[in-house]
Amino acid sequence: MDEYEQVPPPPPPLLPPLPLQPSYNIFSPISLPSSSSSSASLSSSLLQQNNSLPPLQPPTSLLPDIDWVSLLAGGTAFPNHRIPLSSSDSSLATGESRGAEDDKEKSKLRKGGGRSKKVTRPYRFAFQTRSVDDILDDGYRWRKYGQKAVKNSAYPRSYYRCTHHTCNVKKQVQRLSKDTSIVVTTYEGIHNHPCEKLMETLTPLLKQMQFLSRF
DNA sequence: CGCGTTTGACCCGCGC
DNA sequence: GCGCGGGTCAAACGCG
Repeated sequence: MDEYEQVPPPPPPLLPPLPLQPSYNIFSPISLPSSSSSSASLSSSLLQQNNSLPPLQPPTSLLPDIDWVSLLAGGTAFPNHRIPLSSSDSSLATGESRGAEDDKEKSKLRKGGGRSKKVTRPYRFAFQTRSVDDILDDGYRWRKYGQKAVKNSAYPRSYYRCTHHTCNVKKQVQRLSKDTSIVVTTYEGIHNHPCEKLMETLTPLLKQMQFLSRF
């Protein structure tokens, strides 16, 4: 198989950071260009979009249009912000389009990174936050696997992967050089497991609600 | 000791 | 074909 087939739509985009910590503010999700041919163009387009943003307002809104029911059910939190990626996106494969077998195959074939085949990324989802911290607590556990200097930026881009064994979700975190208070986070792939931290947070509340609802 | 981070090397796609 | 930039690997290291 030389290429992955076009991923049929539905799997929802990634869950955005949940408001577990009030130390950051979330802006509107960024629509990623579906026709971008490389992640480099993605990055530059992100920056361009940031450049065209209106002056940052004192952030008042948090998560836009969150479907919490779907979110808790493992679905999307942003039903209106699905961003399918085209098959012309030639860089790494993530999410459901790449499995453990492919990882093994790739590790056999080569040492180090890079992409071996044309693949389709099911979804990529980016948004900006204003935060002093680069790492947002979105309820999932991430392991950093790389960091690269970004051209025309004083700040490096960090690469993270979900630590869940069967989950191939990745995210990139980069601080804007033009406005160092803004962090751009790009998620790739779809979590195939529940958000442990979210469940930890909500379980006591749900139990309490159930208890109170009996009266 | 397990888990996460750091960091240099490697690989790939793309533009020229 | 070559160089560049981006993405990934994996050994070494740090920390609790």
